Amino acid sequence: MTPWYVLTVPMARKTGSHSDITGPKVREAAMRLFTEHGYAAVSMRQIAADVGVQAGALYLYTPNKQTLLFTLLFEQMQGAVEAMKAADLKGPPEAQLEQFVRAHLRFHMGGESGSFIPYTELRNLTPANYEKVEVMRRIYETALEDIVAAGARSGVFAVEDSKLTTLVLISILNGVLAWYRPGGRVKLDTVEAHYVDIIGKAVRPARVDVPAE
Amino acid sequence: MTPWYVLTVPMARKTGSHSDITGPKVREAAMRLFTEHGYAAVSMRQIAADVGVQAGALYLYTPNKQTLLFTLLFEQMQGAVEAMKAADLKGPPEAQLEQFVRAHLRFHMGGESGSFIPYTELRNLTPANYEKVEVMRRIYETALEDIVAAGARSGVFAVEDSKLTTLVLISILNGVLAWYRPGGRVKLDTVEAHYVDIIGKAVRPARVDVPAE
DNA sequence: GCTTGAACTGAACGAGCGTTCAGATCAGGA
DNA sequence: TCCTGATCTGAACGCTCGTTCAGTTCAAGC
Repeated sequence: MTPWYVLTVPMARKTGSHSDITGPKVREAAMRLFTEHGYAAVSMRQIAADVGVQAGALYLYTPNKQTLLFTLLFEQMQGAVEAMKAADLKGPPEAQLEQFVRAHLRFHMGGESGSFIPYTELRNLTPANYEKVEVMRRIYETALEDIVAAGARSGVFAVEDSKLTTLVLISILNGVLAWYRPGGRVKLDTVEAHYVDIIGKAVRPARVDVPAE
Repeated sequence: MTPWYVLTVPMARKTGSHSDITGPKVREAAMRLFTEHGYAAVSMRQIAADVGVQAGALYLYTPNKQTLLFTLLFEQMQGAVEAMKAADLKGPPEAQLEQFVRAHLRFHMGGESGSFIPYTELRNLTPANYEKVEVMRRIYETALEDIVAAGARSGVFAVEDSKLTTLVLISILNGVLAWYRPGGRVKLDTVEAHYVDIIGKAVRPARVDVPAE
């Protein structure tokens, strides 16, 4: 029997807690915190606190912190590729580019979660993990490059270097998370329209000014 | 004995004096490492090792790690504002925009150091330090916004929301460091030409297709 | 040659890190 | 009702972190 003067503060498991609930919670918390503060600046204890659990419990859902980041990044990249394939790009390059832009923005900005981990965090992956994510990224960016190259060939795009232009387009598309906040002043539809407009114009030949008479 | 009225400016050690060597070295190492790996992922010991001293010696040149980041970011932002003012923007909005784009890219990508700390690292500043850097950033971005707004007013730019467009332009400009590497395949001049072209087209009205006869 | 002081070392500090694990808890099957 | 196993706690582990500081080094100035 524990004497009255010993403070026994028991408690281990919360009633009603299940892995089906905590698992996703861990992933969401990690995603949000990594996005906001960066991988290196976020501790496992912070993630745990956000979930409402002790740090040790996280290891029921991930073997370690690195794998947590890897899984999130890989699945995100995989999701982007799938979203792009599901968009079923067709028609002339101009139309395909518009579809790609819309699919990209909707996938990356559309979820209720509203956040996705910037590609800057790729630098925090081990080389082996980086390589796996890179494979997915290559597939994704090659799809865009093919559209750009096709447009350049047919002449509807004024593009000298398809590879360079693709890099710039990707950086423009991803740059959206430098300023866009879901629920903010600007609606997603507006963003989409803006980027379709800007990227379309950027890639097409310049306007020919009609000389004044 | 030196008379009281003579200002004795203590001379820096000449041979063997390292403070005027180590000082800049610390800043360069910190800048490079923060840029490459991010503030949180870089330890003072790593910076020291890069410089070639022990960690304790760094504190002769900075009161702490936070101040090191703050100083670098603040001076960088200050430099951008000065570079923009030195560019002496004039002429019609189109010309001013081109000058701004060129000045921005040359300042941020041009140095031999070749690196600059991405604005993402602003999140690692204390609120007080963040506010100081933010003041500079506001000056810089307002200058761009004024150009965009002037162009929109005069009708040379097809821009609905000057504030939104400015944000997008800034993100496009900064996006360059997602892929550009000094000394890489693409030369700075090419990048400059590309961005002047893309941003110019993005902001001007769309091309009016001449119907085929 | 001696003194001075700037530049730096090397060892230490408490705090926090990622990770492990024995033990506590409790829903649900037997 | 009891047992089992999934779920989680709480306390540790060795390590690295930012930072401090007494002591060492040595060129410069007298």
